Amino acid sequence: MGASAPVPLIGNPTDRRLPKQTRIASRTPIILEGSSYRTTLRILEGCVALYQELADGRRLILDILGPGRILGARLVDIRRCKAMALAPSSIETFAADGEDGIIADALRHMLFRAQAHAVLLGRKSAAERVATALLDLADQFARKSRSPSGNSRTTFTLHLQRIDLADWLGLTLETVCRCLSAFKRSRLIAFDHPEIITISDRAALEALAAGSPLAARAA
Amino acid sequence: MGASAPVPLIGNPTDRRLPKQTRIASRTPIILEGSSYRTTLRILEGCVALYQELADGRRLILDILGPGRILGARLVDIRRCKAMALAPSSIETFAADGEDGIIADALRHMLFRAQAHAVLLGRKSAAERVATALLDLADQFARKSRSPSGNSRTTFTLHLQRIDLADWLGLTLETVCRCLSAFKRSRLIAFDHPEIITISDRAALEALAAGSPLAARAA
DNA sequence: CGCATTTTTGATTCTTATCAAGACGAGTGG
DNA sequence: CCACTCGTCTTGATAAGAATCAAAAATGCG
Repeated sequence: MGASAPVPLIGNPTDRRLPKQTRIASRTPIILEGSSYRTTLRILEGCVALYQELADGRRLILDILGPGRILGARLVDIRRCKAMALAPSSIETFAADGEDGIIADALRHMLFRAQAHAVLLGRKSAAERVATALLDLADQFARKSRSPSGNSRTTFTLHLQRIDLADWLGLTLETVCRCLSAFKRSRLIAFDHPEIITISDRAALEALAAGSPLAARAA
Repeated sequence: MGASAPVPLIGNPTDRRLPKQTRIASRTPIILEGSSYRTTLRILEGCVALYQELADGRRLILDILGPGRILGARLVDIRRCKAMALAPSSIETFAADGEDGIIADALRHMLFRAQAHAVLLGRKSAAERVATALLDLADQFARKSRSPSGNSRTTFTLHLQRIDLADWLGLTLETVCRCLSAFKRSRLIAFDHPEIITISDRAALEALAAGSPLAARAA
């Protein structure tokens, strides 16, 4: 998973009118800053993190975007925000001219997610944050395969590394690790490989995410 | 500062086409939930908090809105958000029909603020959060009166109580108190009355808000 | 003037961060 | 093919920052 070469330029001055597809490697930064006002980008496959950094390097991931989500100068503060692919991704660039409705909807969606995330950051415990994150990622990235027994287990690829989860959730990677391990011990989730997560007890995870007390039973 | 009587209804079914002004007392909730999609509300005077609550009562104030800011179903998630006046306020209700541009700009402004606030909540220390908040509130609410000495001191009414600041910044009211007291001891700010704040050393406060180390010198 | 609310300060606890070390897995070169 | 290395993940020990608990001081209101 080595960070790959340079940076694919999005929305260069010579805007093309037709949609243009690009593939980007994992861990590649996506340049938003130079892009024109109209240039917009749609994620077709993969996973992209939108983030901001403080002067001293502290980082907060504002949102994790999966397929279907869009990004661009009309949607984020490109002076302050950066973006990076967290998985091999495929994106489409287009000039959002007449699409005010689409932009407005995406803007609203982004805002609602940002507000929910603010509640998470400001008022939820570490365990609640991690539980919430897992459910959100399952929604965005799970291929919903139910096991033969009819028992609904959701499995998904966690494109985020522990440090990414930490930077998204306002925690440290160690705390994220401990929460995931605790969930695993409590059989809320399961994983052998650290990036393939199965949600085994969605109801309990949802209760936890919503702020229920949580009976911590050690293994 | 007693919480006042009932709740002024905004955007009742019988929408009027003409802008309508309302005065609301301090600490009065503003009902967003029932309002129609088009009904929008502009703050003319005063101060309004937009917030969300968790099931167990934990509260996070998402934004503090001063004069000029707008609010409504097209701008916030009215299923989850509540609003409350924090000062005697005057608001104008109108049907935002043709005003897509205004709505989009307000939406973008709201999103940019939400994202900056997420960074604050996720990655800043208590002191940094309080410093950032004071600067933001000064921008929104200060009547910029420079003292005769040419020394630029900004004074403003802190419409928020300590608990409101805490709920905005993801802290407790005691921590907010301690930060304010520390700033006062360090002569970054001054106040005799807890709601009238003077910024005495804006540069230092800005440095702190941006994340500089801060030499804590006790009194 | 007295009561209720809000603010301030102090003592203590708790959660999470920090520091440190080892485990695991993937890729590389001998 | 195996030893080695690098990056990530996990776990443990300790420290720090903020929360909680508690009580007193201001402040505002009736």
